[in-house]
Amino acid sequence: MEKRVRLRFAPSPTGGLHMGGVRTALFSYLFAKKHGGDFVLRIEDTDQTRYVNGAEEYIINALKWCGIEPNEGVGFGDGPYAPYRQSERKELGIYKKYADQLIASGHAYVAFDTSEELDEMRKRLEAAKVVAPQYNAITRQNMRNALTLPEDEVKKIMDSGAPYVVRLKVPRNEEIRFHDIIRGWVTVNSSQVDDKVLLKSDGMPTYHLAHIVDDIEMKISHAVRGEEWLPSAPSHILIYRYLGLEEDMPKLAHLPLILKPDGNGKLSKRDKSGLPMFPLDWFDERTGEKYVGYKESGFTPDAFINMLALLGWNPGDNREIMSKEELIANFSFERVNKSGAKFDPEKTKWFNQQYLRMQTDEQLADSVMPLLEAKGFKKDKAFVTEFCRLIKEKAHFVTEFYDLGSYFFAAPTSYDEKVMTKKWNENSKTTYSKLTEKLTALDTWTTNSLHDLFAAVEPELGKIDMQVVRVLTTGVAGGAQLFDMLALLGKEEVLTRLNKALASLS
RNA sequence: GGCCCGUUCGUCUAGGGGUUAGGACGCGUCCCUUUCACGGACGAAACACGGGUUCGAUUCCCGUACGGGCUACCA
Repeated sequence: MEKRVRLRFAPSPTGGLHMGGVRTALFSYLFAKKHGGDFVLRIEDTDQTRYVNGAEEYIINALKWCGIEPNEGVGFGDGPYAPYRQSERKELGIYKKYADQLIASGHAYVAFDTSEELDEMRKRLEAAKVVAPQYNAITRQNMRNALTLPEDEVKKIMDSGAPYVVRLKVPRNEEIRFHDIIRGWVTVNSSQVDDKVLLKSDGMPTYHLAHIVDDIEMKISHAVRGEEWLPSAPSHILIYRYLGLEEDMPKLAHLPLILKPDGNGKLSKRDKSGLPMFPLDWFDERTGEKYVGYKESGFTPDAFINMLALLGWNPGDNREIMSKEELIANFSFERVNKSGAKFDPEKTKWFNQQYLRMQTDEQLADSVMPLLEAKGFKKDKAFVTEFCRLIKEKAHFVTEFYDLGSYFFAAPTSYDEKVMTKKWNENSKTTYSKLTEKLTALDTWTTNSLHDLFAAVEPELGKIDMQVVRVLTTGVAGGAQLFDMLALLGKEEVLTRLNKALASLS
């Protein structure tokens, strides 16, 4: 019988959740939902030295904003496999049980080497021109562990309460072959695999042991993670095997990395592209560093998710704008790429623009009004709605609306020099003064009436340059549809601005 | 250095033994427009290289180059 589909997202609370992590969560979520399965949030807080306050809460909030909600786990209601924090699970002795089992079956052993001794060993090996110094089948013979020390001495050290770690006993020369849903078969020789620490001297399990134990106990069907984990997968295969759980192990999927837009390398916490790397604003209280979020930059979660989904995956046809439901319906690991994808800031903006345009003017007004109020402009909903209608075609983000149309809220104090130099001449003042008179006499002030008036007035006044009218009333060379803009501004405001402009120009 | 993974327009990608190698972002030109945009049309732009296999390789295999990841009592 096929196992129930259960995927987990298992971040460690060492900082804000990076967009690469969000994508891993997203792919897991999409797959789980597509197959009617579960999506679990597990917190892997086994490294107490790197624990960051607020990180866990951030992760939960970020997932919520993105709409990638687990139905089980920390912050989302405990399911049948609680607790979901590894530090709490450790207290229950869950990991030690498995480590003991491995020791008992001869596949793991305790080691007493101090970090100084380990350093020495690496230095010694480097000096001897060993290319990859590691604790393995050969080097462990010269270290202080249960394999080299006499049994009674091992017992003595253990009884004395001295610190020890538990290491995986990796065979010296054995082919380890495993299957990855995305990459196919991968083969590594065990001589390349080191004797990984399973249980640290503080009693905490390492990631390698903890995630395996939890994936098994939580009945996880598919383990999805970034490509950076591929090199340690052989160790994991061995652990499953020695635990007698190879049949029950989740299917593996190693996602391609998200790369920097320019140059090379993994996308980092900060990028000079100008776009955020985090879903929400993140403040790292340790370093005092602030990172802006997609949310605060004016992105909609749907656009963010859509963009992320297309980074390394595609539905197999030309669709790009897809709702969460469509993503779920179409997702499969078979269509995930093998190669890393460079993050494209321009395309990311385009995605948000597409979602911006799908919103009604009223919806946009609801988002824009608070932003305007923050700038000190309070206008009624009808005004802001019309404002949004006029501005939205030029914007990528709601956060840009004010800057793109600030002239709707304040009269210009200067006039675009390029346009004026080119188009303003000795006759202009007369022409536009007369135009102002005609406008003053206009009773009905609407887009259409303004349009008609401009047309009607030209035989008498000569050519009216629309861009000059624009600059006179807004100060800038580009902007919203002219007659719509004048109509929204209102007769009184437009005349005031025109008279002010004419007074200051010769 | 070693090991592992990868390589189609600048970028994200489709495709797959015989195609005018398709789409999207960005870029350019034109059309629409009494302004600003949207929009529409068109265009420039790619199979890393070398060997095989084959009637035929961008596609399959092997090398090379290049890129990336890993190489902790971190995840």
